[in-house]
Amino acid sequence: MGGTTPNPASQRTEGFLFFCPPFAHKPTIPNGPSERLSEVMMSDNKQNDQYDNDYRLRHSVAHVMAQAVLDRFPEAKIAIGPPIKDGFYYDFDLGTNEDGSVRTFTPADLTAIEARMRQIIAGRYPFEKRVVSAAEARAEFADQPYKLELIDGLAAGGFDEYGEKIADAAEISFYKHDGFEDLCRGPHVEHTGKIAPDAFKLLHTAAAYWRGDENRETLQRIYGTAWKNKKELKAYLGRLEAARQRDHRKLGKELDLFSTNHEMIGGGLILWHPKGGLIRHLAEEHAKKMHLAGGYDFVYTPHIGRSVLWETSGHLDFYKDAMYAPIKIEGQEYYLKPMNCPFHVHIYKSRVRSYRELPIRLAEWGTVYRFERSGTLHGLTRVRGFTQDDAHLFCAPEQMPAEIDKVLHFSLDLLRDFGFEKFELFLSTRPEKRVGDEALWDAAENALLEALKRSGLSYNINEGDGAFYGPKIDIYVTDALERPWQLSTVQFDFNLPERFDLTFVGADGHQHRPYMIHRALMGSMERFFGLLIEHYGGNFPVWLSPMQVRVIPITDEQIDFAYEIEKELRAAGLRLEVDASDGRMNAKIRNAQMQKIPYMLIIGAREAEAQTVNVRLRNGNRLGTMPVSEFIELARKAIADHSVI
RNA sequence: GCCACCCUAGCUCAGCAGGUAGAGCAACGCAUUCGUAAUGCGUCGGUCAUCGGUUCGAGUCCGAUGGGUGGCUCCA
Repeated sequence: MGGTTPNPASQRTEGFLFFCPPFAHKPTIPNGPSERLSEVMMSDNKQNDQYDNDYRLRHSVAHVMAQAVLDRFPEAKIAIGPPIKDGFYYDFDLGTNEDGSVRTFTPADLTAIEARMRQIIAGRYPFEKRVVSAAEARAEFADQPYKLELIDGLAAGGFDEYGEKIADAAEISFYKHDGFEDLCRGPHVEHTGKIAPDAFKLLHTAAAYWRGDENRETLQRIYGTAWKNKKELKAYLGRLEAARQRDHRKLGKELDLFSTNHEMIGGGLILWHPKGGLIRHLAEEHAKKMHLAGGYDFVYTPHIGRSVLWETSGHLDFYKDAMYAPIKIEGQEYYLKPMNCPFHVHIYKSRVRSYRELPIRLAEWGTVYRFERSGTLHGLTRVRGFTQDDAHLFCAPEQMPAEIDKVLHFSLDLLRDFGFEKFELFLSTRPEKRVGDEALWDAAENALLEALKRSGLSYNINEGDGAFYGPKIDIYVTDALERPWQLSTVQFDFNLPERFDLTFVGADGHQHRPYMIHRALMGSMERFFGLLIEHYGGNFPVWLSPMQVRVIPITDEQIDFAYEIEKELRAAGLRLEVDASDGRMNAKIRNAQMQKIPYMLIIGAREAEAQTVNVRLRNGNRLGTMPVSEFIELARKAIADHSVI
């Protein structure tokens, strides 16, 4: 999966651009070929052969699949069928059944379609391109309404329906193989025989809206994956399985970390169990220490606020759909907070501010609630109630570059402390619709860009992808399975200081408007926890492991010694427990290992005699026998280093 | 919310063609005291998600509801 990057544009769909850290961004887990080919790949890596080959292959398989579908469902209307990361899909309108219900694919259909595809592949039919006029194209697809709509879009001048120019696609072309011809930009493989019959697989079906618009027709989508050869397909399916094995929902249950209860509590609301709670506590403790050292002040704000607050902030104008209905108290309406910023703004506003006290950095582990459609909820990563490591920076304009620098480094340092090494940064610049004058945008974009350059890390620029209230930098981390997760966001805000009329008194004695920056680094604690679980596969680094050591006496004879060790280790600050059950040693080891406890201290007669412990790691390695003091040193070092073992 | 699939003991799952519920693990009890991933035996535990329908009879078939899982703005 090298060279892939998430597409920050997908954030647009989240509906949380309004002063919002990207808590809700779904991890692009390779559990389906649903990830789009990133814009970076599309634009920058055109010469990349691997990319090009994958594109041709998957696009070609999509055509073959469409043909197979039409063979089985001659009445089907075909929509679009692009290659995507790791695979492809194709959307179809199968019409309705006799009873008027929407016709859909069954698992049996998929099997039959796959079989038919192999026949087509065996035919070694060449893919032939021809360029046609719009009129010809319309005649050709007279009974394909979706294609006609696409042709209309192309005929309008090579622009798509968003008014964006389609790259090198002024002409209308068809690609034909065997009896199937599709409106298509290409390119394709030379002939269907180039597709390895044992290296593709139809994975699942889904409903999708025509052009992603839920007001338009519902289409039936088939997702598939396709690779150069069987080996690569197997490797891909293996990656899917590996991802399933470390799914945070599975591990959350197995390790007793958290749960949800839709019936009694509600979807997207997380119950942190003691072990998960401890991990969160440790993570927060560490981050909070860093914040204090980094010049942040902690504040606490309420969960609800009067409607006038949200009217002033603009949330009720721009964000109401994601907010819970108001609570009426004494004739006043109060809203559950979807963000912390208006409260922090009011702390700033609570008295006159002088340039001498800037920058002011207000931080809060603020719990917010946002409405998410039920179908989009997912474990810890897509929830309705979550806690952000939120902060708002208020500074004088001339302080801004240094603040951006600082917050960027702060974020990277923090994330490195949690074991993340690979980052990708994205700068999103001014969109068409925006507030704030051009000078502000110039200064802010420039400050962000300069900070990115100084960071020495690679970054991408998404022109026009900023929020209407300011540009931003997003940081993605790459986890152990090379999957990108959007975590940190640093966002300029030209809007709230205006709306709340924020000021400070400058050295000149006059009132000035401060700059305001929103930032969340871990994003939401829930989502971050989900990432930690998956990144480590439950094998948390020692400093974060809820249980660090399990002492395993081989027989009852060693239990007293085990408790002596427990006392000593506890005094040294380690979290541990003695397994004094009457199971056999092998069973005790197995239990400890399944709980992913980093250290097992096996003590039998020999160890008790010599006052030593025999150290086994959760990965099966044995460190041998050592005095307790030596083990304590070893464990302390692992904790201080934040190492995994 | 939309589409598909799924919902059987705390967990993971059997239950293939409708005849009235099973296993392993966990928990609990008893025995066992054992050198690096499961000691043995026993006990407890389920109105088969809920409601309705078909049937002499429904975990099994049909429908509705609730919940879960995978997808749902990738542009020909």
